[in-house]
Amino acid sequence: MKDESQFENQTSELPIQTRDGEFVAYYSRKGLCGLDFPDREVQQERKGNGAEITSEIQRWHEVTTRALENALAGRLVKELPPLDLSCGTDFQQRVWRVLKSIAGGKTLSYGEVADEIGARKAVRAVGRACGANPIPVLIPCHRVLASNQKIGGFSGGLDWKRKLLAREGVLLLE
DNA sequence: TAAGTGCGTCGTT
DNA sequence: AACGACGCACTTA
Repeated sequence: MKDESQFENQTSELPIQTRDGEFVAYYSRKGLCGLDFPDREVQQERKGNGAEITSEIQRWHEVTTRALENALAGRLVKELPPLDLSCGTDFQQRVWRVLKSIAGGKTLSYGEVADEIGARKAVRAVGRACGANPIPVLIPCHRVLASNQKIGGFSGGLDWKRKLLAREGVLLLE
């Protein structure tokens, strides 16, 4: 599944104040590797372990902060920091790559995502992979709906999913 | 139509 | 071996 060296496993965490509360970003040596919603229990394994906050990470964090502000406002995200998705399996990373390609205001169904990665029938597995997305909002798993524009699920809570989609102008059925 | 049931399918635990 | 952030076919009312 994963095979990270101790070195790569080091992560630092930095807060991001937004109008929706304080998010927390996690960085590995390779890039942004996690993002938590406000008021969320910090997962043990992803929690920053006191790694040094390098100037490189500070630069990434500025990019992340801008990206998050834009995303939360439903605006176009122009730039993302490097992402470290090495915590995911091959399958999950393929799914997340598709999610990144969904433009703001657009949506795909779980089935369409499965199609994109050439695993048409792995629909439910795609749902699981979405739920395992370590960087919600910036990797827009909220833009994946069930068929017929129904909302589907969201690990961060359906309220967030509805809010994010509404700000992008996506109409839901329900 | 709308709402409910059953089941295939497959990555993950 | 069991469980989903699904999707479809197929009842019912």
